[in-house]
Amino acid sequence: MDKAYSPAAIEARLYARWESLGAFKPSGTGPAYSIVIPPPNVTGTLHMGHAFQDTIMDALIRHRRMLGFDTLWQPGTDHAGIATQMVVERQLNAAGSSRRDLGREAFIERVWQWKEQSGGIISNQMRRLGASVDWSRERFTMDPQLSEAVTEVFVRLHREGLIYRGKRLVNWDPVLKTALSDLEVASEPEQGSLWHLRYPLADGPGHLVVATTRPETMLGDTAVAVHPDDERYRALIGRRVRLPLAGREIPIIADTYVDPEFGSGCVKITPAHDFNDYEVGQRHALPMINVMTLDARLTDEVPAPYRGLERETARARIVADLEAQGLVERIEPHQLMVPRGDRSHAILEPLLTDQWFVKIAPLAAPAVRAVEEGRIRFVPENWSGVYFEWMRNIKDWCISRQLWWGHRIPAWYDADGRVYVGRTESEARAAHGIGPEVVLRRDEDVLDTWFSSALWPFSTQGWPASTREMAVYYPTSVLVTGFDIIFFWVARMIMMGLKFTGEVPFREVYVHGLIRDHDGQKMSKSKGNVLDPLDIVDGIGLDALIAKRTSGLMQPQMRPAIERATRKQFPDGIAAFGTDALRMSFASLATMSRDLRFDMARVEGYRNFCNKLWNAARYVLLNAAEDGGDGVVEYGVADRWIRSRLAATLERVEAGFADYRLDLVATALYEFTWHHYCDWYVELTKAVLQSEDATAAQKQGARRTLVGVLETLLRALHPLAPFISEEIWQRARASAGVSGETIMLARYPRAADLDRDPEAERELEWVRQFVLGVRQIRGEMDIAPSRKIEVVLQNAGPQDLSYLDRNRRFLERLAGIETPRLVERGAPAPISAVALLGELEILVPMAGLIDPAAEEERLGKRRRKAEADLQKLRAKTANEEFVRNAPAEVVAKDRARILELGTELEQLDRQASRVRALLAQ
RNA sequence: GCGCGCUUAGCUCAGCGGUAGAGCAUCACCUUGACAUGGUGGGGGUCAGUGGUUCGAUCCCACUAGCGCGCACCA
Repeated sequence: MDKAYSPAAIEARLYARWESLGAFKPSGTGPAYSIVIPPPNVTGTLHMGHAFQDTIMDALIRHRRMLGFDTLWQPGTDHAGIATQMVVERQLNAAGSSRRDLGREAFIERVWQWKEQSGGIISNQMRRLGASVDWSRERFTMDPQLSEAVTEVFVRLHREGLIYRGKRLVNWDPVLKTALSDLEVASEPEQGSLWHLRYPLADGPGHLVVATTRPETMLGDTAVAVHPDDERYRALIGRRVRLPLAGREIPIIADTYVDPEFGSGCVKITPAHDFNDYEVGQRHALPMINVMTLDARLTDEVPAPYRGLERETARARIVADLEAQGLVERIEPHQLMVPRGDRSHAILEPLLTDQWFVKIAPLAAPAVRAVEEGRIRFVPENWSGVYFEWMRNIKDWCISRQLWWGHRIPAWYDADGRVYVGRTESEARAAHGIGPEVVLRRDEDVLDTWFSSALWPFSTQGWPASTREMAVYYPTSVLVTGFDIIFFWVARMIMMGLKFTGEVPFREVYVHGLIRDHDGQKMSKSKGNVLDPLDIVDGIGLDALIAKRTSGLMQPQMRPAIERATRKQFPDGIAAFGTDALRMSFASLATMSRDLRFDMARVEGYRNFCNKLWNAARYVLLNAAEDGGDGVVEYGVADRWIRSRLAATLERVEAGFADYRLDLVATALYEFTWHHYCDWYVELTKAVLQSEDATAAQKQGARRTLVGVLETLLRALHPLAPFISEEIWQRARASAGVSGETIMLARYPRAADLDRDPEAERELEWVRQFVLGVRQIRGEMDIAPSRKIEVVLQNAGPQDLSYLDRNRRFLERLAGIETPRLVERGAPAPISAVALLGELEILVPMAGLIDPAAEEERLGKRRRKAEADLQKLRAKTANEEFVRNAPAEVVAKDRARILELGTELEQLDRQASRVRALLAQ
């Protein structure tokens, strides 16, 4: 083995081997365990969030696979309607063309080309991460069979009256020229104005003042509303005002929607351009006048001077004209929430259009019950509250999009606009008895991308056919996802899954946090703080990193700031840390927090961990090579101890996996590997293996244990660190006496396979405390590590003597001491620095080694600590209520500790007085 | 406005009714035969604040403050 761990040399080779072995396919034995991947955009690239999520899923899948489950990790990609269409349109625009130039057919063809061209990128990136998905089952939301599922769902819902079409006020994106669902609206606070406008009374002198943030919609006003109890306006209710500029008369109505406190207490009502006004309009049967076109210009419904004006221009013109007529009372600054499209970022326009909707309440009710009844469990649990909150207030879902890329709605219209829904045109004709002489025109719209995503857990398994996959892998075991798409995706999958399969789509939802940068900022291209996961795996130079972060910026003026920040944070670029280090880092981030700060220092730490493991393995394999064969094997206390620690570690690992606490899994394995196995056990074996008086059987026991524990540890680590564990396992398996093609398919170790050994733990703890005590003296007294020191033991009890007898070899090696000399209790001993191990006093004679003043200080420090502890415990146990109410073992423990501390203080005082006597000379 | 998080060592985070932990950073010593991507030892915290419950609170409850997120918004 090479001296240093170098991930690049092993990773690609191992992944290719796993894939060619077919190790990612379900094994077909054991109970099923399945996860569907949240499908990334087919033309997208892997970002940190994907890498994090994939790491979690892969760890869960590898763990269950090794436990013998029939494991399926279902991969695939999403057509991502708006996002993908926008990318291709931008390409066309850059080339001086447009989608309209191309026409629908050619444009769609073009998108498919782009999908073929870039669709493999993210899959290959997933391979680099070691994702053990079954590639042979990769699916795409626009595959024929998945499209068939979409049509099937649409037709069935329509037949049941759960999909309907109608003219409704929807969120309209005038740039993309499509309707959006409520979820795709991101409102942001922006600085605007509140215009106070005078509307003259139609039937007499005087006027009303209405306050509005959108004067350009006034031409569509069909009423002015006041609160019914508002004394100021009570008398005016039922009268009329003359709408300025338009000249129409509109009524003054009363509606409790109006807040008398706000503005003037009079609200202009524009039912066709505001959601609240729409409802007021419904209540009062007001006419709706649409004054806005699909690209947000004024329609022919308005007076001639304003027709065709873009909304911003129209606003300026209308305000100017009103001002000219003295109808603007005042304009005040006003902060308002401006609705913008989450993709285009354009200001959305509430617009009356014909759209398709899913009637959601009948679907939501069972979906709420499924979570209430625990058939689906959210982890962490509090996300179910968010889910309930949304589901209780859910509104009908606008599913039609005026795009070209997506699943076209299976509806046809005749010349009179009558609509016929069917799986195909011929089915629609047959169902409605429409002969071939009638010309039908297919609906132009496509479905919201999330409509097909909602079917993903079962459409990927072959639905609507009843397949073996549906029977075995559905419902899936767990959905791993971020909280940002609970509404978009999770809720809709639950509704659709229950509706069409009668089953929940997944039994648990593990909602992980969001990966942020080191400063807690969301990673985004525009902030210039994105990291490419593969740059952490492969490394990247500073210049290349800056180039990556600053190319293709929407706001090029950000460039210098991004460059500066990047130079500061990564002065030397990013080192090649390897996939395993990245994955371990992600696992360690997988706490229950919702914000997860990504810190490169952590990756470096786990890279070092990999190196540590690698070198420990070198040591083990070097020694295992000297295996004495079939001789007698004797396992010593250290061997028993490390097995016992391993058992304890596996208990923590099991608990971590059960609770989706991969951070605890990572920590448990890290601690065991570094602090138990490497720091202590490996060092202890050196005392045996390099000893002349250790027996062959003892050496054999150490060798077997070294390699056996290593092999088990590798299997335990494999779900988090698949590559290094496989690489070492391949080299270690012969020495360990295990067989198998790959660690991937080896059995996952269980705590129950090993025994806890309390006796060995106690004894080795004594050894550790002994060594630590001596080391502390060495460290604080600056005694060279190479220098063997003399040690005198006083007050040794029978237990100490027997421990000492068995472990002398360890103490001499790890503490760097000569064979200890025993002194009777009370007998004279040399003036020494002292370490305490219960009653036992470990004395390091000072002569020529130790500065008495330093030792006095050290003793004083320890004394202060012991004294403080003692005071606290004395006060506690003096409290009668404590003694009466606390559990007996707690009281007993505290009392025992008081005795210990008393002894310790006596010992420290005795030592201190001797040292002081020495100093006084 | 309603709801939900978070606040623990310089930084990033675990923990949790019974003696405050890790990684990184820091200081000192060390090229010791797996590993300097390392070893050994040290320093560092009134667990945001106030009140309550309790024999006992970093932990449970209430309130306050700060930070963050989601939803809904008064035109």
